[in-house]
Amino acid sequence: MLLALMGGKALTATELSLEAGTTAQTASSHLAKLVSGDLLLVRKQGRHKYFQLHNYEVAQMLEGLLNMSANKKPIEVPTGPKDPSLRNARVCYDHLAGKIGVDLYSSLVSNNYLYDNKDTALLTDSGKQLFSAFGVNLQELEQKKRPLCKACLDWSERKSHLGGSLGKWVLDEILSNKWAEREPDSRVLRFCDTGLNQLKSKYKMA
Amino acid sequence: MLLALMGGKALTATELSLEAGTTAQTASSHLAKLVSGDLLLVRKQGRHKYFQLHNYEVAQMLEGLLNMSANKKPIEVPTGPKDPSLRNARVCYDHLAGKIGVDLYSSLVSNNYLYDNKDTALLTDSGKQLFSAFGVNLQELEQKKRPLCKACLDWSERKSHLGGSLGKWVLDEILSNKWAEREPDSRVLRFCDTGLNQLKSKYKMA
DNA sequence: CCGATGCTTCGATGTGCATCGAAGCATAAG
DNA sequence: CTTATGCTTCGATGCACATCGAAGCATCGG
Repeated sequence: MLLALMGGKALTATELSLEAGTTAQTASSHLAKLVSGDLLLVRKQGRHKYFQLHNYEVAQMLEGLLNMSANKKPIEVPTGPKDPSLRNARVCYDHLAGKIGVDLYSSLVSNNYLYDNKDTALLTDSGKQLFSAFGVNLQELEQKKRPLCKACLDWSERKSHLGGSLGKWVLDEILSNKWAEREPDSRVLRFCDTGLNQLKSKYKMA
Repeated sequence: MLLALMGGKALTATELSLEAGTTAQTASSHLAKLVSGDLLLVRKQGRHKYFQLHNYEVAQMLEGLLNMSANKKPIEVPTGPKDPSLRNARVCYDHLAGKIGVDLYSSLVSNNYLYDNKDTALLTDSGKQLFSAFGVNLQELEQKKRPLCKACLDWSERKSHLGGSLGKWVLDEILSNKWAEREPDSRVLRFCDTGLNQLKSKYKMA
């Protein structure tokens, strides 16, 4: 299971139990031990529990163990839907998900606009400046019950994308600018070329 | 036991069993497994068996594991005699042992005069040049049954010092030059200051 | 509200494995 | 030679722990 998590993705308990070739009960007890031993951390999302390696040290330790053992390759676990367009960009409730959403999130983090702490996400000072300059009324959003930023675990990518009221604002902007449009009866978001470029330049995505 | 071996010293099975707090039998079975799993390697020396970590990868792997565990410090196992002069320099059969012997050996290796392969030691080409220039008749020594060079595990330091006929030659030279003299009824070698300096400069010891 | 899904807790079962006593073998020391 | 030391093999014992069925709880979807 740890091997499967070496891919960097967060996986559910059931996925991990299948990977390990055991029942869900067995996997559950092992995962509980791994969590209590601070090797893994959990993100509970609805009825799912997503597990991921606790930090870089754990990965490093496993790396060392893998070096010793015979089969050296980490395992790639296929996740999410097969439909490529659904994997690429889609709506998660009211915010952007899929590969593009994850890319956006990691850009915000690497450009120091967003502080990522696994479960939570916080706007940095320069992040607040950025979105204020975009015309976002941060004070108004912060007064609501709903958190401004949320690290939401992406279904297909298994990494964080941006949720919360700010995530909603981003998606609203994408739709109102016609950078992308929703497919009817589907969660798929279809970006047009110019729209995608606009998004990328606006958020300094690689 | 692995933790105890992280100090870099080679330890005997009994020492390791004491360290682990088990009987000799238990330790023996564990050590056999560790050896067959290529985590450790053994050097049999008389009735003793000296164990040490197999290579750098193992140490790295353990390092990673230690990072995770609570007590982070490798253990120092006291070895050999308490008498400081005995630890510093002594005779091992007919060659130099103790701290100075180990230092000499590692100098030869780091200056590329000697090729160290854990159990065995071989003179490199430049090593052959060096000792030939010192007046050693290598061809004569190589014809004897006894190996020219031997990596002999040091009792107190638990690292290699130089044995074999070349090791004997080195000690003979030390004694004939009066760089050191043997204490009566003891294996202690007592170097004089100038003698030690001569030795160090001759073999480019740090 | 109901069924389905995801996960956990409880309890029982079996086995793998560490542990050690006793005996055996090799080497060293006297 | 004999005795002591270091290590291993064999065999018996017992515990720890993985495993899974069954039941329970929470969440989702209709």
